[in-house]
Amino acid sequence: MKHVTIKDVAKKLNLAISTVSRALNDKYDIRKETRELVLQTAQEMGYSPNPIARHLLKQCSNQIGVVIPEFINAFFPEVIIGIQEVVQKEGYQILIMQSYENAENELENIKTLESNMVDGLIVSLTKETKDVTYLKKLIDNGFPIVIFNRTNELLKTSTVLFDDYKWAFFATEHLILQGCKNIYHFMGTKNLTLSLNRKQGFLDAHKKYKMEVLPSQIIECGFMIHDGEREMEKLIQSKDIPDAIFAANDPSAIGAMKALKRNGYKIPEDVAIVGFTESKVADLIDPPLTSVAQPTNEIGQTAARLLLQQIRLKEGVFVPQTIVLNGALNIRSSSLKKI
Amino acid sequence: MKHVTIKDVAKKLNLAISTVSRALNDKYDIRKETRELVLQTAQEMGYSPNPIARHLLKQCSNQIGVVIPEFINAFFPEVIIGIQEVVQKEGYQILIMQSYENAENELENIKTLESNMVDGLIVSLTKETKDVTYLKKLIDNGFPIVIFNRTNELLKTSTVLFDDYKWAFFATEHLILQGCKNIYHFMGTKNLTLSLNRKQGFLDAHKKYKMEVLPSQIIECGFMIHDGEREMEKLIQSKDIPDAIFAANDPSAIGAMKALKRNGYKIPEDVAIVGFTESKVADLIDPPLTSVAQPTNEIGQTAARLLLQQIRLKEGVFVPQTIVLNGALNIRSSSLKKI
DNA sequence: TATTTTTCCGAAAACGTTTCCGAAAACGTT
DNA sequence: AACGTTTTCGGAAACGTTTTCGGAAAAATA
Repeated sequence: MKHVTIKDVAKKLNLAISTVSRALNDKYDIRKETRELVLQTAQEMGYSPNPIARHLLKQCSNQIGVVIPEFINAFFPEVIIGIQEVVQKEGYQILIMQSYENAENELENIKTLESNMVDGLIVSLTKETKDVTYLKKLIDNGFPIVIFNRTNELLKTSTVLFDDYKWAFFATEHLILQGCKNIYHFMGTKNLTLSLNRKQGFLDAHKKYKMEVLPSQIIECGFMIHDGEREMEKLIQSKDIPDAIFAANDPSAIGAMKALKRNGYKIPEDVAIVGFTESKVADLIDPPLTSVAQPTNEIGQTAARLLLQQIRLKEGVFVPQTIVLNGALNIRSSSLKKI
Repeated sequence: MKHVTIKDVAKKLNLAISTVSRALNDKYDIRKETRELVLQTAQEMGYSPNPIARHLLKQCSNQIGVVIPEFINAFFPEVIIGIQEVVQKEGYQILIMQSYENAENELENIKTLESNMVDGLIVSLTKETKDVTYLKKLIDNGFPIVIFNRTNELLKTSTVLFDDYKWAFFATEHLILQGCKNIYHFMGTKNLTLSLNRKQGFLDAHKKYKMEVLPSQIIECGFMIHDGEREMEKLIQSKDIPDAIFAANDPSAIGAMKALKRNGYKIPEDVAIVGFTESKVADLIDPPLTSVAQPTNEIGQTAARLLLQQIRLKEGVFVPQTIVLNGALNIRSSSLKKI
């Protein structure tokens, strides 16, 4: 199990360590024959370089850290696939840490990864994160960080976003055009920009059609199935039934559907439903869920590319970029009032 | 951004590096007052130890590698959550690599992680993996490795398994007791032990009820939605419609359901369906899918515990353990012929 | 032949730790 | 006072690389 080191190879060939290193790294200053010799014996002895030693010397780790709030909904795993596709090709590895939607864990994770000398971070904030001073400090110090989807206005760094406003607008408009008069919005937690944007889209769509929105139509909800289920159950108990729901994401929409079906309401006849952040499930459930599709894979790839770009330019001037990706509204039967 | 090192602290206090190190590590050989002093100034200067340097010296990285075939179905992410819950508490981090169900990638990933000095590996094999000599060599050399679910008989190391045979038997028996006479099995790829075990359960359940199984009743299928969809579509085209299907996992069952519904067949009236490896979706789709639930989180936790145990005992005698976890058959309407 | 240039290689430093070894000082015992 | 023991600290090696520097030998030039 003992690892063969460059030293072992050198000793075997009666060469200096530096010579072996040069041979392996294909540097100048080396005679062709010795290089061949070294390469061959290294191969035979099963030598493989020790990345840790190299990291120590180069002061970087060829690893990038990914900090995400959770791993349960399909969204983040899909983004990670995208990240990995880009990053792995370039010889980087990713360290993934979950924050479990908890701001303390998040801070802890970021610090751990930083002290582990990751070359950069890709982060999506917890729904509870309010204090971003540490992240801000890192960014101000020039540490490469890319944030996707869940961000905070204070963080001036490269960001990959989705046009939440636009697609929330379209989704709401779709419900209005279906003839819905009393649409409720299950919104995400308030301190995420995306929640505010989606709400604004909801509001502005109503404004376009001169429809008033009462405060009671907007319900702060979480992002999990049980959150949507809980809020819908509350509405049902208080006999306060809308004719449509625009949920901030698919799991909460699905939760609402579960509660409605359990209580004998028909979808979409009694209540039409539209979700957000298309998940694989949307197409499979009963009835199939109309939802805004986010390009999860592309989000990951873009974030990864931005990060690598930033890591590589090193001492140059860094200009934070914000890339807004496009989506689609997949209309299915959960929102089609008239067939 | 420059990291504060132990050297900086030493210089500031006019102490030797070794003294500072001792203070920080709370070793003997140090006077109380100097220790306090060092600790305080280190804190003030924002010192944090450099893990990379420590890894180089200690010849281990406090990281464990996780190699999984894919990330798309919910199963593996859920297992990873379990792994992380255990591992993170003990100060370890995980490096996750996907093999994309490709044996070459898998080997590459394992080598990368190994040369990266991970302290151990948690692996679930690709469905294509046939040659396990490299893994075997690692295991024989005493490198800590735990395998879960997808294994290979040649690998003598700690393993976390699910009793595939037993639950496939129960699942099939359930269909037989529903009165199904012509049950097809969408089995997983042949070189995975779990596929063979599930098939055997299927066969033995038939044997118990003195029912014959024709070779045509067993169809080799993949693990993804589109695999099940494709195979079912083939059956429909050739008018070869069973009265029930026992699929090797949920996604392939769901694929079969999609194809059946598209072609106007009723579930469970025309074809009853049972899946395997309960996913969140099972409860949400139409009709809700009867499925064998695997304790994904527990699988991950157990694997992690076994690995940490093996890592820690170091030079002691290592006895590979195989832990078989229990599951449950969640019966839902997709398999209930008579209501 | 003498001088310069080029080619090739070894020595050593560096990255940031930990730890072994030994030295100095403090202390206690005869 | 002489000696042994303990406490406290500094020096240096080690982990495995890469890279700079310098020097010897070979080759090219004068």
